[in-house]
Amino acid sequence: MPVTAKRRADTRAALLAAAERSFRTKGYSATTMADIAEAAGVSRPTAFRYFRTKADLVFSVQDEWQQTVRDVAAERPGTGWTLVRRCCDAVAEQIERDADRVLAAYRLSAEQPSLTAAAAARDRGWIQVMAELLAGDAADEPDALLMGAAIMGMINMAIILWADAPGTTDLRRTIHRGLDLLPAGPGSAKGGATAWG
Amino acid sequence: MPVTAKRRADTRAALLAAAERSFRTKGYSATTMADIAEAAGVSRPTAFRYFRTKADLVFSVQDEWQQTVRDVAAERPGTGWTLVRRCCDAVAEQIERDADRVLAAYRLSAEQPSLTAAAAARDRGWIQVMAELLAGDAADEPDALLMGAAIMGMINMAIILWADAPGTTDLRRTIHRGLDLLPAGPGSAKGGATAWG
DNA sequence: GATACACTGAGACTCAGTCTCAGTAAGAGG
DNA sequence: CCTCTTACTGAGACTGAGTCTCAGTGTATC
Repeated sequence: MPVTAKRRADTRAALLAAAERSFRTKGYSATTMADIAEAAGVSRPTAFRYFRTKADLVFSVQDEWQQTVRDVAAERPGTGWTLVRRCCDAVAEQIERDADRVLAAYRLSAEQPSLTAAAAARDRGWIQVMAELLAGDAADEPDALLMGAAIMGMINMAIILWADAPGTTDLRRTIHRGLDLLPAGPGSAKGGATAWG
Repeated sequence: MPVTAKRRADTRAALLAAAERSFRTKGYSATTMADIAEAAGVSRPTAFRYFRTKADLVFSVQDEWQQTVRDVAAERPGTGWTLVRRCCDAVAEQIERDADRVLAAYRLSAEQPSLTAAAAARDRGWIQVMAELLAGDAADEPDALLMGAAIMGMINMAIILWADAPGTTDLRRTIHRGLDLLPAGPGSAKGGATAWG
């Protein structure tokens, strides 16, 4: 690993650590980017070079989820509900393993409207991912997008429910329940058959 | 109508009109609240008293939708998918009637990430509304919230698709199609029967 | 060892959003 | 018709997010 790349990685990690610490102790809105930058030993503009917005410091966890989905999807190519389920499982597992960070992020976003907004802004990308898992090359068809959006809405709510009742709610089971409420299999779509079985 | 109330309504309308005009001609980010306030003949702080954020000026259309849903829901009490469909119809009709304003709002939010976020921040409220339409008093049950969130995700996507292809896409039909993809009726839920039929 | 390049700090700037304070006009009551 | 309360407003200052420019410094390349 080249020196520059390593230093970049270190700086990024330092910013994340400083942010997490300060958000936890002082709260999100009371923490300024200047605070975080100083604690991480960089200048304020540099902090913005690493994280475009303050909210990105909270939701950087999600970056790893996208990678997980890509890995699972690449592992055994194919499309449809089965693939969606497998990816949901993988991400849910990852979330529960990393529960502390994720919980902190979602607690923050519950009390901070601007963070709710920022979290949702990432969904457009996730919807596309879901539509591709479902329909493959046909991901841009209205049906796939409609269903992808529905799935993402459901998953977000599952995470919220899980974050609201930590310890008592099983995230993976909640997501499965949600997928069951949706027509997560062949033969249950009434308005017209789809090829996602 | 008392004088005060009328003046408030006038000021609100003036702010909306000024904002719409300026967003259209100068663009969203190039328009400052000071511009809007000046054009509407009020001070900047007063503009913020009427609209808590700049984004609220864009999405104020949705306020009327909530009222429509409340009206339809009150008209004939009851719950379940039928009610959801009726409310969706009413709102879709209202949206298509008011197409210009809605299209402008969604075009803006497509090109402005911060607006995407703001739009999504309103969804939390809409999910609650949907869950109540579906399940009535049981709206806080996980099942209702999961499905409410799925419906809202789907509807948002339907609006996006409609806004992307104006004239060629029928919003009401797209939403119906989305509801059909979801188990919009009794007997199609696989993971367990619900009382929303 | 010289050169091109990427990253950085410093500092100024714009604008959203909040707050305080004082002025003013509407509405209630005599 | 006059007073008093109440609600709305303008003025102006303030904080902090996010952007930009510029110059300096350290790495990678030849």
